[in-house]
Amino acid sequence: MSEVRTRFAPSPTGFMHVGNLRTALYAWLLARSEGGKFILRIEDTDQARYVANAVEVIYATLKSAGLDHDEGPDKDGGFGPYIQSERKGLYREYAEKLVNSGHAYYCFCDKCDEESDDEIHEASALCPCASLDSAEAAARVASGAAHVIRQRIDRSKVSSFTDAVFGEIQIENKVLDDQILLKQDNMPTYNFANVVDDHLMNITHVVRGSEYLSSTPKYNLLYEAFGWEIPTYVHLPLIMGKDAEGNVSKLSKRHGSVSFENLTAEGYLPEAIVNYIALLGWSPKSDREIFTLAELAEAFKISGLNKSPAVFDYGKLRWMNSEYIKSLSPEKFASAALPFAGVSGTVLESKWKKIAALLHNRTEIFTEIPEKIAFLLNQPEYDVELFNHKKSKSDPENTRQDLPELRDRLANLNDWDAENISGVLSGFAAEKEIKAGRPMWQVRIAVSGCAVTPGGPGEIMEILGKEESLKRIDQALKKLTA
RNA sequence: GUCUCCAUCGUCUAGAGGCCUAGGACACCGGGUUUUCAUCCCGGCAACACGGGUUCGACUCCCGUUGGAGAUGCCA
Repeated sequence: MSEVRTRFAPSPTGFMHVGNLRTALYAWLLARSEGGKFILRIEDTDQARYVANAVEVIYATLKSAGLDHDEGPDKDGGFGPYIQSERKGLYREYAEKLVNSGHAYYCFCDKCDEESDDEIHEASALCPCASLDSAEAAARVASGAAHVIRQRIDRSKVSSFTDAVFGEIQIENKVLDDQILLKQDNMPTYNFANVVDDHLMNITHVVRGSEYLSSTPKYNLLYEAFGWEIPTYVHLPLIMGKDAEGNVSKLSKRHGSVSFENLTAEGYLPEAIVNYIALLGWSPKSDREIFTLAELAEAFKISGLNKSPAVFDYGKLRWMNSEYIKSLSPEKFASAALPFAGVSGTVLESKWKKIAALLHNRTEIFTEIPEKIAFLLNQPEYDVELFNHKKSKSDPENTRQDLPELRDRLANLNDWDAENISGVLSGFAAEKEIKAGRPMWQVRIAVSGCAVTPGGPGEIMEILGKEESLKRIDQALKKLTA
């Protein structure tokens, strides 16, 4: 058995859709789990869609996802070039072979225009050019007539193939169109370039989304026309999105962030994204959910692939992200979260390590950090009603009574740290024979103005500093006596 | 419209005829721990789309219905 070779063949669009990334992941996983090779090929046959730096985005994404390739534009493995626009001449050559063998023909029809779609489709399947005299057609091409090359499909037959995931699939050729192989601009269509390149690059397993399932017979007809061996197909279930109305369709922008870049910019960790999408359509057949890439490669099996579409669940991604965040070391968390915190250039910058420690297991995604710590920079407006807290028996009235003494005791505290501050508060409670929670709540509201804060009053005041803390308590007192 | 595929909790899934009074996870709801919140722990809610077969026995096999998705581009 020859070596397994899989490929990831993205089109340089400037962003990496998570569905695409998952395809890359499975192709990579398959190659790695079999000790094979993973090839990166850039499919830039659509010149109208050219986007600057798009290839860089692909490299960057693959790198941060941890999917290393063995061959690619930047890593020659002897099957290059790995960028389709650089292979342009090849496709025409192969397409003409097909014309000569009768498996394809020149077509001189006008380009379809979008408006009259339906009629044109009919026409393309029964293109009159299919029956043109071949010598005459060749002459027209030689004279420079604009043309495309279409695949000639024997519509009397039935095609069948076996997919590694979906099993046996049968399609009658009569529903297949004479698809275009080579465009008027001399560039191949995706379908054609794919077949040629996959063969030339010795790809053994074609891993792609199941949206290609019904066009696969066209590919196979091409392989057969060339006399090439058909690769193993591994069609993947689609990734769906659910909209506000509950309608499910292919995951797209309307469902939320769908590109790897957007997701990481939103504060999701690459590892969490990869782990999450690995489980969207594939199961390790165990209850385990957290996997490193290496562990995934070890556990991966085609038989674990699912057939039915999977809905992308941002909530679960969030949870997975929080799991990854919690597993970060305190230092790692602090440095990874810093860019999202918005503390640079503020008084909080020097205290970031302490703040980060409080944030660590309260963070699901990094983007929620700024709002969690906003009160540290500016005391928010709050209602005195906030001093009400049933469990600790705190209310505005007893707060107004307790706060002055609490303030004095805090003012007299020399070593201003969380532990000592808490000591003052609980000492006060002990003396007065009240619940410790009461002064804790009273003071926390006074200095934060928030019912929910990362950390308790001790930690908050340590970060705020003595001066600012006392100032906020004074303001609270003013509020309460007003 | 036509073709293809799919069908277990709201979501991701386990289940390859008896192990299923269907397991796990997210979400949700309770309870405990905690100075708030969170973490953590414990518990709960919740599904085999429907109808026929096959079989001693069907979530698992077959057929149909219904529902959903995808394809039908000189996009990939």
